[in-house]
Amino acid sequence: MIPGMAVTPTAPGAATPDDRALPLRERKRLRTRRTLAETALRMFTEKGFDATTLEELVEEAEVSKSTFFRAFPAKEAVAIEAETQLWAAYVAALEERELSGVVLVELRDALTRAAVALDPDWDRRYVATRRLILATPALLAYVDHHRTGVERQVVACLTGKLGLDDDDLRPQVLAELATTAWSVAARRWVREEGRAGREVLIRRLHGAFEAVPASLDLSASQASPAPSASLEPPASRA
Amino acid sequence: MIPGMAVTPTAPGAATPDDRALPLRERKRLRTRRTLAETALRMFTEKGFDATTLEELVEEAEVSKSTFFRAFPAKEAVAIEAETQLWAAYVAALEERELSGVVLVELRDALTRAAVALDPDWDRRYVATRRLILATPALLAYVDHHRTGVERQVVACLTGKLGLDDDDLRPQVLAELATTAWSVAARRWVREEGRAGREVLIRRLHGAFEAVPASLDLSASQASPAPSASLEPPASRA
DNA sequence: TACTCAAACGAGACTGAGTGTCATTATTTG
DNA sequence: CAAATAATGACACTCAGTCTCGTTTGAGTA
Repeated sequence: MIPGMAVTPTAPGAATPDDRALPLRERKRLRTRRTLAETALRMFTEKGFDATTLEELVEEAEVSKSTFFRAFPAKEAVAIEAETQLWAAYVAALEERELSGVVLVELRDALTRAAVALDPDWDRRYVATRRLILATPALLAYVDHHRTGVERQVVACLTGKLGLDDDDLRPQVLAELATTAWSVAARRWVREEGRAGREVLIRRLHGAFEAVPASLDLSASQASPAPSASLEPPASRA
Repeated sequence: MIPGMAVTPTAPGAATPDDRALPLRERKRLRTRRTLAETALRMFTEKGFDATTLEELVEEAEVSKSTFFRAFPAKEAVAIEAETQLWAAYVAALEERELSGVVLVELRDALTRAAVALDPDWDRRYVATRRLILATPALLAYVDHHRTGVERQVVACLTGKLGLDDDDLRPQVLAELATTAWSVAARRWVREEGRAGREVLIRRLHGAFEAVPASLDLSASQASPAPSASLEPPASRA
């Protein structure tokens, strides 16, 4: 590939850099995986997730059903590759670093690092994926489960690194706050078609994280007026 | 049908009061539902969820597959009836009351009211259900999704009642904190076979809610020493 | 280059969940 | 008691996901 012509020449998924370093087998594996994910995203978007059978998909991608299930555990999984990549990077970013200071900030930064490290094409795929998910109950269920799985990993990581008790609810709460902050930030970003660049997404993410502490103090009387994280709680924390 | 020989005395699952007020059709519907849930919980516990086919289940419960799917949307659903009942009661308890004061407290109280209102047999079924869930990946995924659905309803309810913006992350955060508090409280309770009564469960629940605000301040240095969090106040508790 | 071993692949049979149709039966209502 | 209505059971069908097995293909070695 000539470094100058960065854009994909419209071939179904085969137009990726394919890290030359890896053994040939691995490269093929990855290419098959990418082709499947790309084909799936296109077909599901065009025809709908339910209306597209697995058989149609594997025929279009020119692999067998067996191969599909060696690459993905379920039909749903191939549709949410972009999600999967993000959260895998998040968990990896968290695990590879030592913890110091406020944990919620650590989570925010791990998520930030994960987001900036994703390949340039990720933006487009993520937006399309989110759209698809919102229109497809089966995918909604699948991402719910996937998200919970990520949170479990984060909890395990935190519990381990901090030497906490298994019944401690704090890592659980923090893990959920982090994913929720992402959800809220990403929702608006996706709504704007991701026209705004990834920096905007990350800025929104940080904004969401800052708004989290104020959530606890939401009460019925002063409800709508205070959407920003301005006021500090009366007697909340030690 | 001889009117004299009333309802099956010791038939599997028919031994419930059957609110006399309801129209006959509704009573039958409910009885079928209960029978299915009870039979399912027993068979799944004995043979395993995956190893029990739907056909075996409906044969044992003496209904057709059609009837099953009119009562439950999926095989998974019949296994988690106890969960479903709890969360339905929770949402109902929240919706039927006006909000005043700190929302997190409102959620805690709605959950408390829901828990105390459940039928006496619920304890046993819930414990068995949780055990089954933990041993069954498919059910784990299903409850994850179910829980998220409940949170969505809570968010919608709060957003509506408080007149909040759709992008406000606060109701989302609060909804998740509530379900998390329950999860943590219930986990230990279930581990002890629910030998302790429901009051204990509720006391644990309140303890978990109280520990939530401190979660935000968890940091790497003062990590393990200060678990004012999950461990409930030793012996003395109001 | 040839040869071997292991891993990935394709083909196809098979299981079981979930859906749709329709005739039959049970409950409600007038 | 009769007509309208709703639930039921039987059955055929689709399709995701699993399993088996024979074939291909890349990796390591002589």
